[in-house]
Amino acid sequence: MTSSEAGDAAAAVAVTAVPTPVPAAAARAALPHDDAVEHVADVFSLLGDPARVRILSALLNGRMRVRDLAAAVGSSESSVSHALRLLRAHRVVSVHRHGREAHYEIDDAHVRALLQLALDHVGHANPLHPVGDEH
Amino acid sequence: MTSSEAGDAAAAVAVTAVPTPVPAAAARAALPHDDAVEHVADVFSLLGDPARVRILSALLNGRMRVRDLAAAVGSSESSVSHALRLLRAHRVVSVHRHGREAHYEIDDAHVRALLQLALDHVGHANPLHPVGDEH
DNA sequence: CCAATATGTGAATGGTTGTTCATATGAGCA
DNA sequence: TGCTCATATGAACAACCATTCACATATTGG
Repeated sequence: MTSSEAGDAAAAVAVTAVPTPVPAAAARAALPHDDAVEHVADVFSLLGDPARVRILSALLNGRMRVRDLAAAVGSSESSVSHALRLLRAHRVVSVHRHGREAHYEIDDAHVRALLQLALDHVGHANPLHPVGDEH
Repeated sequence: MTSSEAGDAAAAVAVTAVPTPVPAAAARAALPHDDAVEHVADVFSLLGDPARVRILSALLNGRMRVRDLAAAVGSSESSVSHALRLLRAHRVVSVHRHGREAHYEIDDAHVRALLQLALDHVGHANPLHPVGDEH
């Protein structure tokens, strides 16, 4: 029953269901607070780099050492270490030390959810327990 | 070296339930393809700017004119226009022309979902019909 | 047609960012 | 104790990016 487009032409300021542009004041009032905006953009920014997407995608399957992480994603160990430092500073990953090794894992459920949703959207072939391996 | 235990470790790649670091080869095989990674990072990158987050947050409530959008988010019209151009190039928003006005709206369900999920995570006060505290 | 309005765009710019190279720390091993 | 592996870090450099300013395009009203 959504075909009724007439009638509410006068009182259509409140709820938007018709092609009526939202006025500036209403949109401004509905905007998230600056803190929220800043934080959201910050998180998205962290996910906005292919190298970090690869690192976090690898970490979706479990904790990994820096060395293996670098080998898996095809970046230098230094580059990966820098990336992990950034992610750690933002509490996206956490590290557990075992001797001279450092095991990293994703420590932010929100980031994990966002990444998984995005990967789902593009139809990835990611998880470890999926269809039988090739060859 | 390192073949002392890494060799048979690959044979035990069945199910991960113990704090065993994921080996590099397994993680590499489970990585999304380069195209997917690039695209995902691209989308996140678009959402990684506070100005664009504000613009898209405003557009969550419905289509808007450039002018009102600028007023709502507190940026210059030129800046908003540049941002919309970028978002349009990536098919995130679409535009409908009405005379000299341009009505923009979100045209990417995936981006909308990602943004809404992120805003939910930070506890925004965004939607037009939100908290029932008022009435 | 002219003026005003609404939006689009190009160049310049100041700031940010990711990578590399070199080196440092620090734990295990012979 | 020295030596090597695993990771961390700092400086530097190039690439990218968002904003501003000035101007262009296009449409409506008088």
